[in-house]
Amino acid sequence: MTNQLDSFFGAMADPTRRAVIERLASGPASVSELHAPHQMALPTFMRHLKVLEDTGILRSIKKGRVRTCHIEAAPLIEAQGWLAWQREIWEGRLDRLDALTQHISKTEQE
Amino acid sequence: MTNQLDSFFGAMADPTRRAVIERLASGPASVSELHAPHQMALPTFMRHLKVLEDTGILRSIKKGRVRTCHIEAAPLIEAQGWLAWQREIWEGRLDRLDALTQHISKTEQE
DNA sequence: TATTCAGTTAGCAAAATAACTAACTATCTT
DNA sequence: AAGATAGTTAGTTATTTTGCTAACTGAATA
Repeated sequence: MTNQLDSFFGAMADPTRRAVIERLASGPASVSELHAPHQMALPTFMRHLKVLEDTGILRSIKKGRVRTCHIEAAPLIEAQGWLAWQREIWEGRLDRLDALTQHISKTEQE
Repeated sequence: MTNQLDSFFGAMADPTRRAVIERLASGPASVSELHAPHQMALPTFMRHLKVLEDTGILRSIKKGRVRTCHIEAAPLIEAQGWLAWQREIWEGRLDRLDALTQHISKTEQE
């Protein structure tokens, strides 16, 4: 029951990690480049990268002493699909407000 | 810098809470109805509902002793928008693989 | 070869999360 | 009025997460 969505949404719940994704969306970057705009210590930052990498959102290759990171879009697409699906169901319910009203009045009569 | 996206993604990182959203997408329900399919103790479950309500994804009205819950779509739409935006930027990069290669060879020459 | 640079490992501490039980309130139903 | 129902509050515990510093490895440069 522990979906891939768990780790994806968990990864995206942190502003530092979202900032990394936003940066990587426009192209690959090294660990130092990614770290530069952030206040935190490098090991702390690396941990965020590890979280992203563990969920499969981020991939990296080390060449010499430089590790270059880039996005893997698949998990992002999956999550977007889940949200779109929920929204479709919800928006498909033209009678959703009526349903709410009916539900309440039904429980009243119980 | 702590966005509304933080709490939204955080809320969605838990399978119980996603299940609640999936259930509510097809119409409002009482706390007991929502709790029924889940193993956990009711107070534990209530806490999950509170997380959803605090992020604004879930709304509820209490009538008599019954609390009826329903979805508020706005945060869901916002998150979907963020993902779509990231994806657009990423997919807009037709040269993304080249960019990666270039980045690597550039750092090699340093 | 000595130094600097890029990243990594190890270990620690504070805070947030997620679960439980027990006991309680308010509202129906009989 | 007594009992059942729906939800709530309080308090405890274990685990995970997020941050730090110090010390280290390996690669490039002077």
